[in-house]
Amino acid sequence: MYALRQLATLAAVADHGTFGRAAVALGYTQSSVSQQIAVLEKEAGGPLFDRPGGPRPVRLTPLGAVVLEHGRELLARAQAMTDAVDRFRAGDGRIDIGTFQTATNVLLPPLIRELRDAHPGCDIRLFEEETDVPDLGEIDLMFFDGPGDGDVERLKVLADPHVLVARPGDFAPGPVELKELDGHPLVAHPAICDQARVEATLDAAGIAPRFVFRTVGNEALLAMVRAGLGAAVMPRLSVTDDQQLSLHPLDPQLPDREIYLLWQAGRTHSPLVAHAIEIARKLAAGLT
Amino acid sequence: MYALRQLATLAAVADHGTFGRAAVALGYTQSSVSQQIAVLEKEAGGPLFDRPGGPRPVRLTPLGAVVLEHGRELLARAQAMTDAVDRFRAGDGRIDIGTFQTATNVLLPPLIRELRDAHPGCDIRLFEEETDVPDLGEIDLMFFDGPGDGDVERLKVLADPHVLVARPGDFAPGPVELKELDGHPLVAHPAICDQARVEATLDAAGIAPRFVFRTVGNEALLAMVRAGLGAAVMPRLSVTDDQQLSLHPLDPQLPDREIYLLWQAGRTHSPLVAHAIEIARKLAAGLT
DNA sequence: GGAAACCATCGCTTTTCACGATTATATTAT
DNA sequence: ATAATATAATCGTGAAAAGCGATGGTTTCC
Repeated sequence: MYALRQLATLAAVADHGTFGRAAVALGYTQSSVSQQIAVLEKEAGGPLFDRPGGPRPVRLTPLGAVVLEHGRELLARAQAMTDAVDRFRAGDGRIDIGTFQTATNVLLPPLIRELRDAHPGCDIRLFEEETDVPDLGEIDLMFFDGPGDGDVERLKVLADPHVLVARPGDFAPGPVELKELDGHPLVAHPAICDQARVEATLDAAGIAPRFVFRTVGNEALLAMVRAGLGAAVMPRLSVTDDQQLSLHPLDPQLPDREIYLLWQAGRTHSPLVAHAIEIARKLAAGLT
Repeated sequence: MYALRQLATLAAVADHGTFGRAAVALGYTQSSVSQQIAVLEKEAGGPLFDRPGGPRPVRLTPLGAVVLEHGRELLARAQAMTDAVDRFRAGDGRIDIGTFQTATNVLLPPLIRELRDAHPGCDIRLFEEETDVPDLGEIDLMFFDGPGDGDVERLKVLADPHVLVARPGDFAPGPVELKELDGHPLVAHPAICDQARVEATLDAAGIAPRFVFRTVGNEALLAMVRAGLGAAVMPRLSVTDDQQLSLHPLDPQLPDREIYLLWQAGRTHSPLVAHAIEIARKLAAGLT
């Protein structure tokens, strides 16, 4: 197996013309250069330089030219490698973030903004999936509306209170008691993630609303409310305010929808990911 | 400077999942693999693998992925290099040959034929130059109509006798005495190379033909002879025979035009060049 | 013929490499 | 809980390689 150090010496000899000058350029002694070339020649199976003797410069043999050509290529790749490592350590590189609607709209913009400012060369990829089980397999960070489970570290980023969304006039202004929802027509998300927890809480309180429509889109739900299909219990940040809608706190309050940032425990992060977590931590502090 | 051996170990660990299995695959011990990875990690400035501990496989860190990606590239290039060296030693590669008209027509075809048969992958480049001074700077072998000079090794390939070319009837059939050419109109090559030697010989014998036309092309000269412009003294192999031409030996004979194969002395040859010289040697033996 | 500019080689020291044995750690089975 | 198991890290030792300085041998130039 060729050694890069020896190939660098070969290139230096080819550049400088003599073993001695190459040695000076590289900080070796002439004898070391002589031995390094000897090793290469043994490995290549023939002389790489013709040594005319006397004060004349050595000259590449055809075999030497072959080895040198490939050697330079190798050295360039090696340099590219150290450059890539340096860039990586400086924070460039890639970060993959899993996210979902509310996180995308509320949390990601300031996070990505700050991350890009600090690392202009970085490559941020977003993966938006509606899922009940967080999958951190190939993803660095993931926003999730729950603490997740398994071998995961977490950061609670946001606690989003649930509100009742209705048409103005359907309820008296101000808080609405939970039990008023018993039998009331509601539109809602499919019963996964946060919605599943909401319904479990209502169920535990013996309250059974009448779910008249389910869909995944926030805007679609709000449109249904405006159309009078029913009210909706939604996290505050999922609601884009509107004069055709009135928002009511619930009494008693439902548990907040908690948004966490999750990452696989025990995994070494790139500087980019580490920085993203720091930013998220700062962001979370500002939001609570 | 990264070492290829360690990068190969890195790749093996990534492939096999654990240090121990990589060690088995490469014929190292586990501790050696551990140390090699440690060296790489020191060089890269951070861990390349997460070690979950226990019987679980190690896992590349993002930094490790960067190093591995470039490392594999390097290893592939190194393999390409050893392959190239092997091909070279097997006789592939390039050979540059300097030549000229007669050599191209007479000597090169069998030479190249045999060379290509032996080394189908080789790259033969011809450089056709009319020159008085052989320049072997960047050329492996050179045909030249003289022994050359300087730091050169040579092989006499061919001795080509000079003949007088005239229109039938201009001279009596059979040998022509040199002195008959004194004052006779001749067409000839420019007075370089072999032609210079021919004229020097005539001059030494006190014979001064009348040169009525000079040009470099053999066919052009013969056409002039046919047209009755004059006779020509040419090497036999430069003449393509013809019923409109009659060839006469000269009396006394002029020194043969000698064609040599030249190469720079003390230069290590590629197997291809060495083989070409061998073939030429055999060829020369068959031609004399 | 001597000086100068080369490369090769030798003996020695330092560094690196590899190994085996041991230790530490985390999972899995009991 | 405890033992068994599978893993990586570490330590000490011996071997190999690398590097250095000195020396010797060539060739060219003056």
